[in-house]
Amino acid sequence: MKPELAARGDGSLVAIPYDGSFSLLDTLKSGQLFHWESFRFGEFDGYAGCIGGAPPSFIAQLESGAVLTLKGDCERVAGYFGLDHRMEEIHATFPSNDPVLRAAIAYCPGIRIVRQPVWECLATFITSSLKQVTHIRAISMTLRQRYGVAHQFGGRTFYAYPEPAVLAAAGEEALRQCSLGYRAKSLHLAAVAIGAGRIDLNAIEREPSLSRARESLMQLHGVGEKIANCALLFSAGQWGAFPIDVWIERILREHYRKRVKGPKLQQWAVKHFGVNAGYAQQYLFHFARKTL
DNA sequence: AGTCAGGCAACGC
DNA sequence: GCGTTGCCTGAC
Repeated sequence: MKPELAARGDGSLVAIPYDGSFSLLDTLKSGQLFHWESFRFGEFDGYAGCIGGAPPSFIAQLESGAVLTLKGDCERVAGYFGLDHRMEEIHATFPSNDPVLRAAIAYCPGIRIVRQPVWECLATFITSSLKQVTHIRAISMTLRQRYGVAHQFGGRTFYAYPEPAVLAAAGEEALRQCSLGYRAKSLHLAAVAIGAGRIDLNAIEREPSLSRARESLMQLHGVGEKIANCALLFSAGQWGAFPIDVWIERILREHYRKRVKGPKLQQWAVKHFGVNAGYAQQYLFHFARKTL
């Protein structure tokens, strides 16, 4: 038993059961998560990172497909990576006569919609505006290292995403020093509003109505349709949310002959792809990035 | 050197 | 309602 793992059970790994197809690598690369780091645990190569304020979690996937995690983390990790999703039921809600979506699923069948803590998801996507993945990752890591709670794990240090009150106290200028540019203002204002309880993320997470939840988030400066939809899809279980970025717009234009934009395009997508449109979006997004 | 990237808000019509 | 423009920053 490794001493640093003593806080969580006996430090041994267990397999998380799941249905259908799951690819840890595709899910980590899918643009939903930006802070997981390669990590070797005993004989297993996997990834480690913080989920909310909890001590770092470890996850690995064997060639057999089996997913391993620390015994005490099983439930948290399974929920986070969507391993409890019933994929057959989700796929059954997709349009049956859509060859593009079919091809996208065949291309990366193992992608899951993750379920992150709402604040770190929202905050990360606020900082993602007009940025590339590598830079989003760099910003996330800087914010974590400067303002997040540090945890020792396996001889390394991992950082939780900083709480709203901490970023609010840091101030806009300090956030700007994390390469945030004009996004510093948005992140700071969001941290202030949420820290002060003016925006209640717990209530938004529980809100059953997608449009009401989205309206609430869009009150925040710097949060438009796209970022609100990302936050709700990747952290609140709102699988009907359909974020439209340049890649999705591209694939809808080139493969579905849709030339409209904005809310019209979104309405069409939700009608076409159904109640789990956001899940379809994730397959299409990955497909578009690789093939367009 | 200039352009562009996984958006948004503010402004003009 | 629509379309246009500025915005921080780093990568190419």
